[in-house]
Amino acid sequence: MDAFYAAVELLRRPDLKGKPVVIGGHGEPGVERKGPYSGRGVVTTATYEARAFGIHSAMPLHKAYRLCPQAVFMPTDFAEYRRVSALFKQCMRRVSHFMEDRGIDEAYLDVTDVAGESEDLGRELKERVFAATGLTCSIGIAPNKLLAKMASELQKPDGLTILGEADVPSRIWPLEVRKLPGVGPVTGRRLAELGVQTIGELAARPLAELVRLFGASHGEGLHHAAHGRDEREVVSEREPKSRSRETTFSADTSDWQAIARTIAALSREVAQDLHEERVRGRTIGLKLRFANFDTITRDRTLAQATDSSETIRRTAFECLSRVKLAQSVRLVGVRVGNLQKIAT
DNA sequence: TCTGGGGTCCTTACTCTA
DNA sequence: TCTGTAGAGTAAGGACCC
Repeated sequence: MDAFYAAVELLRRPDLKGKPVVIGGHGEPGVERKGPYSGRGVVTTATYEARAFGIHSAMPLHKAYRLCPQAVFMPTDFAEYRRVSALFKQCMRRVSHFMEDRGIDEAYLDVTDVAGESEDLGRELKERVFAATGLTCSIGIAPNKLLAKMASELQKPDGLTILGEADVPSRIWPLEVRKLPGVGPVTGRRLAELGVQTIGELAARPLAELVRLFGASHGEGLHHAAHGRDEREVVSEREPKSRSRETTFSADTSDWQAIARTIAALSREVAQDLHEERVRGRTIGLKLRFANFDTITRDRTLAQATDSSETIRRTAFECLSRVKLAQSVRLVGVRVGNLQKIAT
């Protein structure tokens, strides 16, 4: 979906169309924020008009405000995004049941066995999504998931791009290596140090060299990806592995009571999520981020899976007791992993 | 000067057991 | 009894993605 959160907000505020709009942080759903942004949130989505000012996702909101004070700032409203997300995924499942959910605003569809020209399927799907949601999307059609995703990025917004293996040298190789899924800031920096700027330059490196530098798994992955090769299946059913809740304090705190209260509240929220999904977990984890952004985790695996907020809280406190609180705390999180379905 | 929240997967280290 | 080794499970951290 194109600039998904911002696009959803514009549906209920059509008067904002054409203006720079920045989504992020907490607040009353659907209500813009007046004045400078004082919270600790980051930008989740910005409209193309806001991006023209240099605003991009993951940027602190107050920095976005400095760059463009006249922008409209709206809080995130995940309940609403999830509702619209379900609508476009419904459209996709009508084309094929082999749909792999990849988060709130994208998904893969295996149309190998669907009759008809894929370009027609793509066009039809875009029309159906627009009819159901009023929103545009960008579709990539290719022989594997990696190329389909990259194809969908080639033309945005409202694009439809078909990419074959033969197009890789002309259309993929000139791109910056950071455009390759799986190459993040760290790998991107390391590749730059090796003089690799484009995907084509990465593809030209021998497999053995990449394996030596990045290890067998990552090295092979980079090599295959740079050549547009990807054997991963479209996975339509996936069991959750973990559930977590975390929160950043509005100001760093050393107040043990405040930290304890927050851990208790997060434990209740996670337990609630587990109940709703009818799962229990055996591994309880605590996450702490300190004022200097150092982040640590402590885990504890129980003999039996649990969904009890009391057990989760008690185990999280046990994890907390193993940490020396030498500086003030910025964030706490509670996680339950090792999930298993409750037998019915 | 700052850096959210919810996930997955991978690597490495360590411990226990056979 | 000592030493080596392999595998499973656990723990911690890190990279990456939406």
